[in-house]
Amino acid sequence: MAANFEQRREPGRRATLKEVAAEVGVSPATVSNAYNRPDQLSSGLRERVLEVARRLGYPGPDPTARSLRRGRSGVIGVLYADRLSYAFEDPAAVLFLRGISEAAEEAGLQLLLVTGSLRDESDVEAVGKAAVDGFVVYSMPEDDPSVHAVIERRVPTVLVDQPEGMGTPLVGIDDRGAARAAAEHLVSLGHRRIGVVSFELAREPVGGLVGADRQSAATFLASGQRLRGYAEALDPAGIPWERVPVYECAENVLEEGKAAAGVLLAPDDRPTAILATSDLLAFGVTEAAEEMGLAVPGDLSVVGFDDVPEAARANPPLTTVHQPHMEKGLKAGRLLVSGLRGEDPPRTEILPTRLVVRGSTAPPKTDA
Amino acid sequence: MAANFEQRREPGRRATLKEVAAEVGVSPATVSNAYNRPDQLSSGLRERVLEVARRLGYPGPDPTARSLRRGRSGVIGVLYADRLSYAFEDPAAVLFLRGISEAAEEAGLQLLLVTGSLRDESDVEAVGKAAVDGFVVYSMPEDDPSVHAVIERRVPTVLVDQPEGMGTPLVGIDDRGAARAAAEHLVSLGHRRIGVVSFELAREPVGGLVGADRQSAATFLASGQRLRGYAEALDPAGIPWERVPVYECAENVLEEGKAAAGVLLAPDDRPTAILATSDLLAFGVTEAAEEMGLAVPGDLSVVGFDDVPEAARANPPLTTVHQPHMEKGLKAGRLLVSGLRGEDPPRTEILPTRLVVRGSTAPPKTDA
DNA sequence: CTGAAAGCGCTTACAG
DNA sequence: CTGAAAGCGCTTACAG
Repeated sequence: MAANFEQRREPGRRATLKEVAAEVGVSPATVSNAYNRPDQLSSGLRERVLEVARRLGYPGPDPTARSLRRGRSGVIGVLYADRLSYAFEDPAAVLFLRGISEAAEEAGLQLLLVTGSLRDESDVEAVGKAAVDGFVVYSMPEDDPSVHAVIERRVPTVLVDQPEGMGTPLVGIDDRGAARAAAEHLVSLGHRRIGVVSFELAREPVGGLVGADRQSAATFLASGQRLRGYAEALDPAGIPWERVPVYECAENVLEEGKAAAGVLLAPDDRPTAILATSDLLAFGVTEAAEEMGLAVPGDLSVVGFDDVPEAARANPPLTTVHQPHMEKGLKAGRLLVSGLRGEDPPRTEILPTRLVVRGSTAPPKTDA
Repeated sequence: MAANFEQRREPGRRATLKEVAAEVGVSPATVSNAYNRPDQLSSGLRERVLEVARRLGYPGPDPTARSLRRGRSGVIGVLYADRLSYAFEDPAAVLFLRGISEAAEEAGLQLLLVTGSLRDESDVEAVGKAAVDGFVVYSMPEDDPSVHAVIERRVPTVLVDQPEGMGTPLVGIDDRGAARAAAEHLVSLGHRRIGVVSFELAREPVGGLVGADRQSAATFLASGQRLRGYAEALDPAGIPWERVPVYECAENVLEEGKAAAGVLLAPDDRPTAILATSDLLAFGVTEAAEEMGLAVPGDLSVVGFDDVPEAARANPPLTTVHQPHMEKGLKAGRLLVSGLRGEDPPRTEILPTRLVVRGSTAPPKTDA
């Protein structure tokens, strides 16, 4: 390919604004004006400049140089943990990014995807390398060095699903309350033996059953808070949280949910219900259950979290906590835009959630 | 927000590399080396530099300045028509971008989303403003000024689902052949009255029934080729293409498919089958049919194109043309990366498709 | 309506 | 192991 691109270039390299200016016989300022301030020069001269630019193969002012000079890039960065492709894998993330991209478009900004350092220390660099005017930080562990790096950059930033306290606008939901409602639903159906499947609790996730220590050390706000919410519903119902098995998945993907179910559903006194901190994990649990010959909800009730579009279409339709992913993205994006404009947006926006009861939950078969 | 960010800044602005250098008492080159070439200075000095940087709130070398100086940004741009959020709306696009993002990650590059000028002339600027090292151009109309702008930039570029001939690597499928297979399937089932629902044929889509002129003027490669493929199957079967109603949707969304079905299914001699150029449109057709009291496939057979994940889960499961969206993205991304490295990647990669027959097609009820 | 000058913040040979 | 110098490509007051 190099060969081809070289071929199409003027010997060696592209024309610059200065060269166009020289060819036309005007100053660089005038060429710059031809592109950026058409009213600053006669339309005849402007035509001449543009014509020469065309002839020389000058594609217009270099965006990087322009950004450096102007002090802004017209790009907003979205930082999230995990692989870059996660933005296109988790349906909840897809919706969230759809919202952000709408806000970006409204403001005429471009969108840069940046990944954090969940798995690889070296990824911290990504934040430093991102030429953006501001960041939306999406559901990162609070101790992630990338988050710190963003704050260090001192650019407008909006945190999403993160703890408060960095003096930065925040968009989120009441994870704890929503989780409590999910657990209360199971309790009210009569379930007493309940298992929990969670996505990552912190960087370097464990992948297996985890005890109280690990749980209370959770740095992923969403998982930590959701576990607390579950506990707040189960403890008062006489289901001691210490005896509730909690499986931490290494990643928020269906396969991990299956693996978790494999462990949780193995013992003789298997749970009659499982609380999953995401729909993706819940789908995995359901799949595993069916492969084990357990009917959902007949033998096992499953509750998810997120209400991704697939939840309603699943078989059985998934009982889950609805949260407005797209609106979250839209709000976060607009807050960032407003920050970029130098306005002072609201500190914190907590969006509403609601439990959506569908076909994946029912009273337990035997009240053993 | 401004207020807050200002507060956290050193009075007025961030520290620069030069200021760190001055404070430490070394040259800017040494500070630069502390970040970029740790082996070029004693670890003691490096520590000192980093410590001062921390104290001064210097977040490391400015990415824009670094890009300008180095001549590369570490970012690849993905250009597509439509709104920015389209990347997170069409499941086929989501899969495609997942593939690209994997390739980007492999190479340690970041991903910038850039939209073309399908609906708004002013969007051409987006390409000029994008500080990227190369572009993947995804399914744009061949006459789109943005595509031209990309070529003008003279940076490594990979075209996807576009016509050949710009001297640039290309990734695509055999749209015509795949569409032919879809139409042949309906013919072999015995259908004689067939309608077609297509997404945009060109910029400024029509939104309504379109004749031969508009069809042959299609600048969206995929739609033009797919219509040709349909024609190639129907004509020889004694179903004259001129009499096949073709509805052009204004956008590739479910709602437009419904609107199209509303028109196509209205007449007395309504079609017994509909060919849609995307699954999204096919879903709309199915939905409209059901609302009209027509059973799929009993009263109406529907064939899609894309085989998005939802196609298999739909009710009834959708007969459609499978194409490897994610692989397309991965291939395109890797070709671009290889171009960025100065290698000479293969010119053209045509990926395989196959017709997947599911429950949305059946023989027509009456062979009227 | 046009130009000369300064400078955005950095990196890279090169010389020592 | 460290520094002086040049320059990446542009835009913006400012002066005329």
